[in-house]
Amino acid sequence: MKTMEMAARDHREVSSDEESAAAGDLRRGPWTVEEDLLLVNYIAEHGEGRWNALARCAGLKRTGKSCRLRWLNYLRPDLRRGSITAQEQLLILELHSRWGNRWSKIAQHLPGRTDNEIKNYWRTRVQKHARQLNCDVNSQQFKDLMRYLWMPRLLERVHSDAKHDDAPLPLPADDSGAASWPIDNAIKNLVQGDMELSCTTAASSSSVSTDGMQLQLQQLVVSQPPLVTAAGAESAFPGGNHVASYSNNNTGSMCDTLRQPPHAEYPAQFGAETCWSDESLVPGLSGVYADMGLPELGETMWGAGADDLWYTQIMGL
DNA sequence: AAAAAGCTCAACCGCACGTTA
DNA sequence: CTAACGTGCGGTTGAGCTTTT
Repeated sequence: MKTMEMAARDHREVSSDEESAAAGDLRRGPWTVEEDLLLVNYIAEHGEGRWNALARCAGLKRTGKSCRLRWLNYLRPDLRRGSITAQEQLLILELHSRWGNRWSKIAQHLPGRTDNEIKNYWRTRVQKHARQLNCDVNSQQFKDLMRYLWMPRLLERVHSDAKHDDAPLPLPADDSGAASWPIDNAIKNLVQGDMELSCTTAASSSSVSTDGMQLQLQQLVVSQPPLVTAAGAESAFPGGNHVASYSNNNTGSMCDTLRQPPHAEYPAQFGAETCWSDESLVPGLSGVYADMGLPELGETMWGAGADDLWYTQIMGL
């Protein structure tokens, strides 16, 4: 095994990316199957890291940077494929509200997802919606929109998926043979405030039932103090009173932080009546949206379809 | 059917930071 | 201390695909 010093010496023997690029002896653009094989085989034999030396030794006419990116974002065997699930969307929204554009940090809590993937998701889906709503994606208005309506709505989607035995993530067995869910544990860590614990570590902790997951997701949303007062949320988004009606069907506990009494006038489109009494509590958000005359959940939270119609209706666009 | 517009995502770029000689 | 270099991160681009007109 080479020492750090030897590794550093190796590094110095390799010309910089810029020099090589200037010399015109490096490939750029999409990777070929042959290049992928070279990279995968080399890493399987020698491990990853020291990317410039790796590129040279593997016979790849690529920069070390390019090799690293290709491996981390595409070739790594533990990558998850497919669209971002409701749970993952929920986590992304929550973590982004805490950390902003810290994509790599956010990605650490979504096993199998890359920072690039999450960044692309945010830019193409979330920012698109912000643009359509004519507000800045970093504005308080948009953050309130996410926290008070879109996140509870995603929660409902997660609930719906679980009901249909449609858990989109695999349930790898832990040492005890019980199924555990990395995302589930990541959420648990978040709820417990252990933000730095990696998902890899979390995945080996005790398993959590689907009901438990539901509770944790709900706690994830309600455990955070509101970013603004109820009045602020309502001014940002007049439907907040309806979201506040959400109850935890499994445990009977209420989402207290979302049940702030209204102290702002609601636009006429939502009527003068508000629903703050316990009698108005409904089992899930579908009922709430039904009360509002809104469409059922769309195929995806951010995809085209019912949800677009949903927020367009709400925003009076 | 064809052109235009919109969308997705792999890949690149530039910068900051850490390490080493 | 400083220059050189590798690594990692966030921002950006553009080719290819899909949808709309």
